[in-house]
Amino acid sequence: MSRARAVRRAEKRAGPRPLRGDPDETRKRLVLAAAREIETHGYFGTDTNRIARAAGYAAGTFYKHFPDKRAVFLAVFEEWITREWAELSQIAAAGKNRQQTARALADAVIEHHRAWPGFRASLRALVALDPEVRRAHRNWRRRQVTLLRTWSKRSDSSQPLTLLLVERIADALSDGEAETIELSEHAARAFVAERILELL
Amino acid sequence: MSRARAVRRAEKRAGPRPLRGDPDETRKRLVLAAAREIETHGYFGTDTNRIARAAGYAAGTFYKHFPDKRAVFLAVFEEWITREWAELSQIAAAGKNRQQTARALADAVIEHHRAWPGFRASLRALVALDPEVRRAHRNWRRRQVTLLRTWSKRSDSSQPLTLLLVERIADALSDGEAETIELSEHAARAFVAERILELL
Amino acid sequence: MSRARAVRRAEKRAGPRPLRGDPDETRKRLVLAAAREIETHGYFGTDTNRIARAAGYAAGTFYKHFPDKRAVFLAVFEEWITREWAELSQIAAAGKNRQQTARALADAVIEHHRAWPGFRASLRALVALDPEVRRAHRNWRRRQVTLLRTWSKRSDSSQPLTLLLVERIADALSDGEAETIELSEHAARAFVAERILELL
Amino acid sequence: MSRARAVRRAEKRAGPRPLRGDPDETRKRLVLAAAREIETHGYFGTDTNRIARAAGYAAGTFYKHFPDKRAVFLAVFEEWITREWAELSQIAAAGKNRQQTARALADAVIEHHRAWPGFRASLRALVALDPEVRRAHRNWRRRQVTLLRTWSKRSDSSQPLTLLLVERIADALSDGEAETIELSEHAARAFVAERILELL
DNA sequence: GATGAATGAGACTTCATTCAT
DNA sequence: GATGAATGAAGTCTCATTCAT
Repeated sequence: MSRARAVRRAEKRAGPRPLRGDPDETRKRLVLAAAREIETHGYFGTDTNRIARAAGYAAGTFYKHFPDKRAVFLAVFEEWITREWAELSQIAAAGKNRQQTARALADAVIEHHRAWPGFRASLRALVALDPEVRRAHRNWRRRQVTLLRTWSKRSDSSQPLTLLLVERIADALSDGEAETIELSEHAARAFVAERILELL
Repeated sequence: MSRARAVRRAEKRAGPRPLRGDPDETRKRLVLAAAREIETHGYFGTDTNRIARAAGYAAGTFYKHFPDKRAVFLAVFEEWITREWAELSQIAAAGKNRQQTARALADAVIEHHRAWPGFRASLRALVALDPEVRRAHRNWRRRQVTLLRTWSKRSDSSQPLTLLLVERIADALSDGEAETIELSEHAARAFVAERILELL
Repeated sequence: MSRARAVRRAEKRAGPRPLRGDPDETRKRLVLAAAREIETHGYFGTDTNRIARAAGYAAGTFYKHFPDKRAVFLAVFEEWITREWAELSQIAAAGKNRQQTARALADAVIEHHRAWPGFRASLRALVALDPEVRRAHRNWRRRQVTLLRTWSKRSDSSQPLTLLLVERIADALSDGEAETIELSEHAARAFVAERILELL
Repeated sequence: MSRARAVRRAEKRAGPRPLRGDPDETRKRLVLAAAREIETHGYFGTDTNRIARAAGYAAGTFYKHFPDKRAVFLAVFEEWITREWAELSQIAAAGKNRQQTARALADAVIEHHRAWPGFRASLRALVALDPEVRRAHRNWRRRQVTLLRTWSKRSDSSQPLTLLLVERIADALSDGEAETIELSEHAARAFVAERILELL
């Protein structure tokens, strides 16, 4: 059994030497490759072998860094949303007037979604389908609520509502749904900015 | 093992035989079974064999009535959304005052989503993942926009925006996301009713 | 995702028509093919695809009849041991004198093991490695003890001891270990027959 | 994740460093770790990386000392069986009366098996599955036969038979099979002692 | 002498779909 | 119209082993 396999393996011994290096670097490359693959082909449209290959590694390497396919997705999500909120926090802290800040935040959110429509679609799908992804997503929701509280003292329902609404509109703009229902870019942006303004 | 199988067969024979001969009846049973299966196990959690079996038919029968798995899903969607909008139209036409009508519409939408959280999750996933489902969904969006125009003359961005927002909140209420972000049932319903009121 | 796959599938539509028929027949063929594959290549030396192919079916057919690879193995075991004990019971009931019966039983056991050395080796391995297989094996042990009790009234430790010893010697004869330790065929058979004689 | 990894690393650094420089010492540690791992998780339940880690070394170190996984197993086997027979020889040479000696030998064999049921199970599996292990096992069988000849002049089939039978019963006691077939500890020990007595 | 990141073949399994009866 | 046994492509994941440092 292990016989035949060992023999076949030995025969193939030859080929280009492996990429070696810092595991953190490898992990980053895998996450990046996964983000690109998911963005282009969707979560269910790629497989872990392809992600590894796209990052320049062999299939098995993937599993040295992630327990399963879902785990890279979560890493991509983590990375994506962390970057988004870092940017938003920075804008919020920049000290422009409320009007300008709201507009800048709206633009940032929309751009961030627009750049990754494929990833966003997969995220929506997985939040609906996968309990683990849903859990991670909900955890971020809680963090977002907490963060929003640092922006203003308002503790009515505005903050959580805005969270959902702004994201919904940003997704609609980025995947063409807005266009379908004749919701203009302008009106959508105005709505988003207005909702955000209320929070500041 | 073949014994166990024989037993299972016998049990099935004991159950109510599906009507033979009326294709519409068969189709209806399949759609109903699919709706239940999808609601309980999700679109990717069932398979066409199981749907057929749940409806009381053999695997092959499914494909006499639907070209593929996606097709039943679309039929379930069609059924679900048709029922929803029939109900909404009825409420809108009932001639109560605007306030009451808005409240009734909000309640209806929310109940309709709440009764099918599993189906809604699958729908969101498939709209994100499957071009065909997305197309069907977009077609309904257009019809919804048209319908809304019959409710009021307003032709600003309110109508399409409301379409997205109301649905988003109804989904958040039905799948527990609202709770996660501490968005109260009351505030959510108020928001939905208010948005709808603007349309009337 | 299902897109690309569906397309690729459609392109291949062509080829020899499938074997159809009685599922019990199919199951039997699969068990037979599995027995042969395991005998020749060992349990870990084959895979379910190969077993299916060897039986004349496609890979997926295997899983219509067995939940996993272990399950065919258990079916083969069941079949093998049932046949063995049916034969032994028949000999025991044949009514020859004790001497002759013991000899015939010894011969039957030894032949039965000798015909399937590869299967026996896999069985020993799996009983050691796999809790499920061990469980099934132990259940048979209990049945064997019960059966032996119907042969004679003796209820000392002879019966269980003999069960183990006879099998051990039969295995040693069939896989060459007896030869290694210079245990002659003759002596081995004599020992087995003698132990069995005590039970009658 | 890279954080967790860093923590794990730090923990390891805190542990006792393996000696560097003495290859024999390293080898011994690896064999010992392998014995423990195999006993606990089975041969197929561990991997060489884990064995190395358990011994306090990196994955690659393993292959500086053993050509492959099977090789450590063989080393563990060698170690185990050498110790067993050293002990038996010592008892045999101790010069007690035959009765007492037989009893002591039986106890020693049974204890030796009982202490390593997991290893014994793996050994049985590998003797069945792996030609190389089978070869090594057979070599020991020959040595055992030779050794037994030094204990008594008898050169009939008793010696090789006893070798197989005693071991079989010891294994049945150690892995619970004896209990399953209602073979009492007492009867089993008596049988073993009696067979051994004949050899002295 | 030791490290440890990387390899890569392939086993196991699923399920949407077909078609002979 | 219904049956249901059969299909088969393809994705997920494992682990013994290597080799540049």
